[in-house]
Amino acid sequence: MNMYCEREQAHSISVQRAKEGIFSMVEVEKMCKVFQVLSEPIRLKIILALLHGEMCVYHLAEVCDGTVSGVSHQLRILRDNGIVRARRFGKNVEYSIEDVHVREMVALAVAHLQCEGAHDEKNTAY
Amino acid sequence: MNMYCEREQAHSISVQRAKEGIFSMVEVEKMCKVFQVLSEPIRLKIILALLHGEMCVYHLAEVCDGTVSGVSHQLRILRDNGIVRARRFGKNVEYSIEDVHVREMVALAVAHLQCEGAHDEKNTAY
DNA sequence: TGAACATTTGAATAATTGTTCAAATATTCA
DNA sequence: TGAATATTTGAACAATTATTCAAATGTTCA
Repeated sequence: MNMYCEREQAHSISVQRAKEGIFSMVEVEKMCKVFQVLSEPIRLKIILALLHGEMCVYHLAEVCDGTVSGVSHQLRILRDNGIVRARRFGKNVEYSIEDVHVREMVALAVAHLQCEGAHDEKNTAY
Repeated sequence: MNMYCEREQAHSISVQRAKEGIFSMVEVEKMCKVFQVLSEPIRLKIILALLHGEMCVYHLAEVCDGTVSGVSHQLRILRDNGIVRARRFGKNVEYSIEDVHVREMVALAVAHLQCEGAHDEKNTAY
């Protein structure tokens, strides 16, 4: 019968659907990359700041409470991943949000922050 | 005048709003944590699989093409962050998605995957 | 209770990555 | 052109983290 767990039959439906809807490794990595970019405090701060309008590097460093160099390094990563756009304006470089989905993702994270209550106690209740 | 860049005045609006709407470090880190959890291929695969229904560890390892031990390690992280729920069922432990926002976030990532075109060329056009 | 199955855990290793500092590049203006 | 300003870059260091294997725990059933 090739059974593994007791609920093999119930699971087999989920398993089969999951196998059918499987993404390629390349696709999974692309999705992960977006999350990875948003998973660093400084980078998220940069995006949260840019939600209010475009800014140059110095101001981003000021608002995000970081060094100019550090912020610039992270801006490169954001640029390379198509999250922000860079635009020369005289001596300055103006940054703004390029990706539409990122706005929504960050909005979800903010919502998540608000309605999140007490999942601090370890969820070992099984 | 304390001017930094040429567009100081234009920026000052964004800067001020950004400063007003600033999140505490704790809040930023909480948001980042959610993204960080989703930023690892195996963990994202686990969630993508669980979107189709609950499953036990062995099946998750099978679907996600990983080792049972490795998947279990990642499931702990997902559990500790309130993303998935664990439930004993005989010898097995059934996992399912606990967090509502995660579903939407992953859905956004999938959407992002589809409509994403050619931002592969380095965005150094400034 | 003991054997078999299912899952978790800990420790060790290896790889990835953020931060810092100094130097390089780009732009404007006198 | 040269000085001043703004940003980027590279290299080195430190810290975080996924993976692996072996051992431990929890559960059922004979």
